[in-house]
Amino acid sequence: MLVTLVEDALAAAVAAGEVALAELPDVELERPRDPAHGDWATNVAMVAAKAAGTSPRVLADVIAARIAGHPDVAAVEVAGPGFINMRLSDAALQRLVVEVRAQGADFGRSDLGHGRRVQVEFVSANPVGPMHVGHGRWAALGDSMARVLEHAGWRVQREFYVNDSGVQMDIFAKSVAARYLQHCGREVPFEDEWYQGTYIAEIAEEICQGEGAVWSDADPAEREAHFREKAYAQVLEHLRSVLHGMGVDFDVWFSERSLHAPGPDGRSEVDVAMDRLREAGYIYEKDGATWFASTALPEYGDDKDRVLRKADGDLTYFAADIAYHMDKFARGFDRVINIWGADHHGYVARMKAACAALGHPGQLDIVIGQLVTLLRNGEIVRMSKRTGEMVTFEELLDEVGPDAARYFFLRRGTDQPLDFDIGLAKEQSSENPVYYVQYAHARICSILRRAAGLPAEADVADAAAAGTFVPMSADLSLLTDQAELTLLRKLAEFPEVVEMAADRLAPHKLTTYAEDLAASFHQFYTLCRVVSDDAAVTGARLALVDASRIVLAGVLGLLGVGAPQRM
RNA sequence: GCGCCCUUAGCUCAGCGGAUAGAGCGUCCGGCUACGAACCGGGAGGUCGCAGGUUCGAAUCCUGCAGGGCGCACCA
Repeated sequence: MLVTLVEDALAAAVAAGEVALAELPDVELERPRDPAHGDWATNVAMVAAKAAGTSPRVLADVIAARIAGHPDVAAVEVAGPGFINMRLSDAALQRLVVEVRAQGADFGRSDLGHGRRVQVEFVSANPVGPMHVGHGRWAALGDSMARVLEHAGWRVQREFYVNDSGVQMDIFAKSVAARYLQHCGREVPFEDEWYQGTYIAEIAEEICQGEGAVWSDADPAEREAHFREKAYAQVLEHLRSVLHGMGVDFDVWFSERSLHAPGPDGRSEVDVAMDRLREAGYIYEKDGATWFASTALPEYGDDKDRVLRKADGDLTYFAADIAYHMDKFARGFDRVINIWGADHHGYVARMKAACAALGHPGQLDIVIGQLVTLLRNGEIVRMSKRTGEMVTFEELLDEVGPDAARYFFLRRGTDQPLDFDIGLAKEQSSENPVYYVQYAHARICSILRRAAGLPAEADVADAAAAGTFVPMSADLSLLTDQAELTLLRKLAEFPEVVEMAADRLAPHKLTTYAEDLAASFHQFYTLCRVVSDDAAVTGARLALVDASRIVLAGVLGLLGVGAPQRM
């Protein structure tokens, strides 16, 4: 609204002949870092001064003169090299309380996505063992990203790609079968390259308990096949339950095998995908292998062509991946987002090139998350699924809890490597920023409970939704204290923060905001007595407190972190 | 050797074209006879890795260099 206000002012000045401009520039507003510079500032005058044949300051004065006097604007001033600084009127800020409380959990929603469909694929850990700590980061990131995109008007699907075919499944099966035989008292060798983790033996033991030793004399191939499926199902269920335990649930668990399975016409999706690429002219044969001409799409930057079918006739993982992405787009998504660890960044170029070759240029976004280094008391914990020396994500969740884990993972940008010190996370759990934010929410609920005379175990959110306390009719013009206005300004930022987080696929913007908002609330609380003898002021402040509760719960919800009403 | 990412306070990190660069932790000094002190206020602490360039203006964009992480298979 302020944007159009500035645009109109400039247009009016041009129409009145005060400014000579053939073309009106785009007006952009920004929030000055220094609050002394107002709530909003625009640099149009500096941008357009040259074209207008005047100085930035003069142009700024002309525009400012036409903005002054608008009811939502309390002050306009020209500053520095030609910034136009605007301060919102108290009335404009106070209105926000009504808006937030009327919209409730919908406050901050936008239509950025226009209802388009987006798929977010993340975690996709191999179903041959427990997740490592990095998977926890992708889980938190992907789920929060999905929540943010939903809030920004996208229709989102969460997907987990299950790599349930290929060599690692064979090794997995052999490993479990061998442990099973050992458990049954047989002397069998255990190869170095098999999975060494103790969980393998645990799975074997569990199968033994369920089915006894009947498989110990079975045909080795049959035994392996049986154990592969049995153990695979168990691991997959385990992954699902650990993820569910941190509030991450997938809509689709997509099996890689389905890509290789022949369809009604006898052809698999991989076959079909390769046909599509061949028809489009991106496939050739060389040295007995089948290649994808990745370098024929130089705009994606892959430096060499890629083998899809090896000389020995086997398909590469990349071939399955292409079929997988073809399948995604066939399911009607306008946009597909993959979250990959930095150790896979070398695949980005070829995957994007392949999607373009399939006829979906620019519809694939790949978010590369830098890796998590796990430390224990300052010492690096090496993680290897093969040797089994690892701290699993599940163990981490048990130690620090889902809220702190999620918050910690989301607190920094995805292109920032993350050091996670288990000892520190445990020790500092009471000073973890997540508690700072949650405490603000609990404190709010406590105030509201007390003001409304609700029992300690009452659900404040439900009571507020039912409208049984904190009437909407408060006289908000009484909110004039600096701390109150600062808190109002912070509440007003929420929709912008959501949009930016969605636009940049950067949920960590929300943690920064959540801490700012909590700080503004705590300051307000310290300086302004909420429940007092003055009924009118009490009413206005309770309304502000309730609006703060809604927004705080909103950010925490987008982060997937709980908003406790008491701690 | 090539490619991607990173380098901001003692530590961990925000800021990603704007005006005096911020937060948390740590450190020093203060604040509960009222709604939750898991809180609040204040101090100390920075040539934004280095060098050029682009422009009204650069921590932010471009180039080069240095340091660190991760990749560079007819592996999965």
